[in-house]
Amino acid sequence: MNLQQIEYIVALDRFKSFSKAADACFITQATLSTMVKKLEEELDMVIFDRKTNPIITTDCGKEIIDEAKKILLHSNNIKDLPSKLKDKIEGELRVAVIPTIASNLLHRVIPKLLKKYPHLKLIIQEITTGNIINQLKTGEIDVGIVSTPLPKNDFEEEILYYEKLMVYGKIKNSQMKYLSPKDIAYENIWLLEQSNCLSDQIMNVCSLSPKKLNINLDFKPNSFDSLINMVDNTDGLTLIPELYYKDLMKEKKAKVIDFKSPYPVREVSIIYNRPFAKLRLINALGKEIKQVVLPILQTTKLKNKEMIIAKM
Amino acid sequence: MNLQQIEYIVALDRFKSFSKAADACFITQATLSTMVKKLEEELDMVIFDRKTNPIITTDCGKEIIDEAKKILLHSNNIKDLPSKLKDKIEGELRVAVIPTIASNLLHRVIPKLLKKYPHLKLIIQEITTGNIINQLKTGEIDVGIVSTPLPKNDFEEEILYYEKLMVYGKIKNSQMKYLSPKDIAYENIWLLEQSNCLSDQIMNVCSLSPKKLNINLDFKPNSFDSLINMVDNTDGLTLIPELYYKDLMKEKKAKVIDFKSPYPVREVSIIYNRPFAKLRLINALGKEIKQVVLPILQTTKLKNKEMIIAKM
DNA sequence: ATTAGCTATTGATAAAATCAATACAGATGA
DNA sequence: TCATCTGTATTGATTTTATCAATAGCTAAT
Repeated sequence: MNLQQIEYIVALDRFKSFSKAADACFITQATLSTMVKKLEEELDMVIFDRKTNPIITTDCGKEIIDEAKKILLHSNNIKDLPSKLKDKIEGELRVAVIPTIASNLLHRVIPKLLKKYPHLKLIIQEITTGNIINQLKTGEIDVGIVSTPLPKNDFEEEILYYEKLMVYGKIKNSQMKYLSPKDIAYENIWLLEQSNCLSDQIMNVCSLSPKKLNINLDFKPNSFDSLINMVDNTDGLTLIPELYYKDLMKEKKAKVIDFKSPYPVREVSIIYNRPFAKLRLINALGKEIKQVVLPILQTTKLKNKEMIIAKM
Repeated sequence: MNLQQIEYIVALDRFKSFSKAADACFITQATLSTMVKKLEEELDMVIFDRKTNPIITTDCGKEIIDEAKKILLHSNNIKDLPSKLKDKIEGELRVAVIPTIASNLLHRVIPKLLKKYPHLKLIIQEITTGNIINQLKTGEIDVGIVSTPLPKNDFEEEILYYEKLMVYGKIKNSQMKYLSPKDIAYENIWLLEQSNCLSDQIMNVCSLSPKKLNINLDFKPNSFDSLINMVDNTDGLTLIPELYYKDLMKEKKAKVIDFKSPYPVREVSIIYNRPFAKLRLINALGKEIKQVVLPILQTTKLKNKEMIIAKM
């Protein structure tokens, strides 16, 4: 006995015709006939009297149909639960995201999220990790999306995904392959402004020290675009996260070189205070991000040993 | 979503362990893991939080489990219906069967029937078709099992099975093959007593006329055994029904010759008055006979065109 | 660092549902 | 009696699904 057979006999009881019931169930009459017969054999009981036209449900059959309908009712209840719970995702959620995550994550997630949960209102800002922590403490925001691990803190932390750091650009006249982040020299790399946590992570993962700073120009741009434009026109490179790579134009993607395993990655997490009334909303946000991003990230298929998590 | 998945999550909710729940469901832990995951994906909802040990059912999961339990309840109701109805098969059923059917049918059916329905009491007699009809009219018996078609009557009639008529014995020094019943001459055949309906049917199907009677001995025995003994020791033959053949000893089976298609058969039916309180019991009897006999009869696989139904 | 006790994944296999085509049965009308 | 029409049943091939054994992977405890 299975749920389909249950559906079939209820439809058959309703339509009093194998062909019509089969149409209603989107199967062929042959399948319906076979499945009904199978169920009848399993129960050792005739549910339908096919001698007549239209067919009639036997007395025992009627009792079975009654139970069958109840089964379908509860089975539909289960199927409907998810959308019912979606309606409970309502109200305001104040989100803060660090800029290097925001620029390539939000546009993938927010439209879908708002469509999925029509009663949800999002208030989003792009600020630094430090500001996020402060505003979480004061309660000005509900959740933050930052790169972890953070120095010790009291927030709930749920890892959303890991994204690779990849090499953009290369030193002119050099055959350097940058198999490992440690191959990169400080003289060659362009980074975002100092206060940006991604810069810190890159310095760290490449074992670079700002002390070595010894060049004519000290340029720390504020956005990837600015950074990329500079790299394109100079003899240098930078590291970009995987989601940024995904958003690059084709010709720019050609300028990207992947490291060899173990790959340097940054960890992206959602942080918030617990216990917290808006937990359901927060979970919906986190789940949606995972659902959108995990399928397109290469890191999803990597084992822990194949990744080096960038720290600050 | 299917019934098994429902069972699985209910078991998992109960045992709080994939391995233990899997054991309880008589499947491997791998299967349980896969199936639960599948259901969760289909519902787009996490039912179990596997991070903890023991695992815990999520809030949404609990609502699902509630519905799931109801589904299992009703599904069990359906499964139990047959045995509940069996208990309703109770009381006395007065059955009459014609001798040529009784001797090779009842011993196959009655023991099983009584075992299946412990509250059923059977009162059985072996009498002729005519007596059965009379006793049905007076209400002395509830059902009759006879060979049909009957001359016009007012009883409900349900065909139970067809059984072949086969040639037993052969004329000494003859290579006659009896491919068709019409090949049989009246001089060669031994029959049961005149009042027996099988004799009439055989006369009919072989196109024999009693007028031709023109031999020294007129012997009309009362039982097949008597008939067979006579055939064995004389230069003649008789026709026996398929179920009698089934009950023959091996060496006697060797004396049986099958006709070619279309085969002469006799139709065996259950007859009773309707509307009738004991209908449920009657149906149980008819169903049991079919269940026992149809699988062993060659006629079950024959098409209508391949059979010649013996008439009276 | 190692182990013990979990769940998840993988690749192969067995079982089941499904379909298209066709057979078969009963009713209806010439 | 013979076609024809309108149902359901059966058959053989195909696809889908559930299942398993083996093993990977994770977490917590020692």
